[in-house]
Amino acid sequence: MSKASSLRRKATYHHGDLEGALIPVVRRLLERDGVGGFSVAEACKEIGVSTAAPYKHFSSKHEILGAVAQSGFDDLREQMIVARDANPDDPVRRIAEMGKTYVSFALTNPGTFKLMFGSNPNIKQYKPVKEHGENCFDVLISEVAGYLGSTDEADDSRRVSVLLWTFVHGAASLAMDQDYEAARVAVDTDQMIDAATIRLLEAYR
Amino acid sequence: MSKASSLRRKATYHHGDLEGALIPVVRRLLERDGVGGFSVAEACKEIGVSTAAPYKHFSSKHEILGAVAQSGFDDLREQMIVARDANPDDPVRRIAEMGKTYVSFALTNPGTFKLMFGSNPNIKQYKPVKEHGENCFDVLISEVAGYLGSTDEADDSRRVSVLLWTFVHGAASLAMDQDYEAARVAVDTDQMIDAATIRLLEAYR
DNA sequence: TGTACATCAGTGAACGCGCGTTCACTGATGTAC
DNA sequence: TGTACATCAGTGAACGCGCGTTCACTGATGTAC
Repeated sequence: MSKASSLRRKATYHHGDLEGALIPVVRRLLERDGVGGFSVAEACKEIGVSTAAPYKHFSSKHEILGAVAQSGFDDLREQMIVARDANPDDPVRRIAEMGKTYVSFALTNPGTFKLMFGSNPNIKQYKPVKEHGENCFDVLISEVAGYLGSTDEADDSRRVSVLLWTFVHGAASLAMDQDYEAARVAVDTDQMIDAATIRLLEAYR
Repeated sequence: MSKASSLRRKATYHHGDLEGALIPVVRRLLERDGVGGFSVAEACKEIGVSTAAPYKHFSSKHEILGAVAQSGFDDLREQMIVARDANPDDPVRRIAEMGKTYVSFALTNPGTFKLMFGSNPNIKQYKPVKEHGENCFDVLISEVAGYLGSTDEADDSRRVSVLLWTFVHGAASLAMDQDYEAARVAVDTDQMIDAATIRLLEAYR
């Protein structure tokens, strides 16, 4: 039986692909209730499965969230690559667009984003999660190294990448949590990222 | 009876200053367990008071956390002012030192910091909390306005302040949650803040 | 100075609730023969 | 092709737990007279 039809089929004893179904449902609940408000029981109710069922696939709630964070990093990386490739000519622009995409991902998936980058629960203790996070960062490094004319492994590439990441991560966090209200000005993060990218790229030149 | 002696006195029916004692205890628990892991009951046990006692002073857990966030903003503001005043001569340095203090506050009080700037629970719905947050930002604006030779209310001052805030907030968040590990370079946030401050201050000149 | 009383800040027991996880179980599936 | 059986992915009831909040209450305090 195909995966699609097994998902469509209801009223069967076996779910068919609970592991695969769980991740998007958890993502949705994370967006609705936040990491703190998420419960395994709620996810099970949504899927229509007993609360014990997930433990056939994951050893703990913690591990479920690890898998979800991993899927988040995959999505983020994919979106960054799409943004990068949409701007073939201007290298600064390519980097800036990746930053805007990062912020846009955070605003669209704040619950998942906080899980991915927060430390409660500490999901990075799982090696695969850590690796998927590093893969995201590597997309940025490559681009910066290309711009600087150095290699991915050069410390300069890494340091400039860290500067840029720091800025866009700050923008994502502050925008996500409505903290910019304290500034009492209109904040245009896209425009800020353009301005900051140009200036920070010079830092270790 | 003086406040100090009433705090020292044990085995009394009335605590004496539960409201005042609660905030630092909650701060400490927030650092130990994070916002999500904090419970009113735990704070009461620490203080040696029944779990119902705080409800004589606050209407809900939410409101307790509001008061705690407020005290966090007060501390942060004070520390920023100290950092600023320690560097009377160089205006760029003054601004950079405030940024370093911001990061240092976050690393020393990550639980409180996340409460202050996070949106779960949404503490900014309380006007006084919001105001104390704005007061923090105003310390930065004043300094930036001075540097730019404009007024506190000028949009340029606010926009440049927002750029700087964005950077240091990103540094605070990523350092706090060990996210910089993904970069696989040594990250020196103080040095980064020096570099970024110089360059971002130029942005709207 | 002494007493009556209102007010206040506590108590401790209880409430209803939802949680993560375990358990013995069972129905469905795929495979060996 | 049909049957026996091992394996797997579910069930549903239960566990112990800690939570925020309410309640009727009571001891301590300060004040009016």
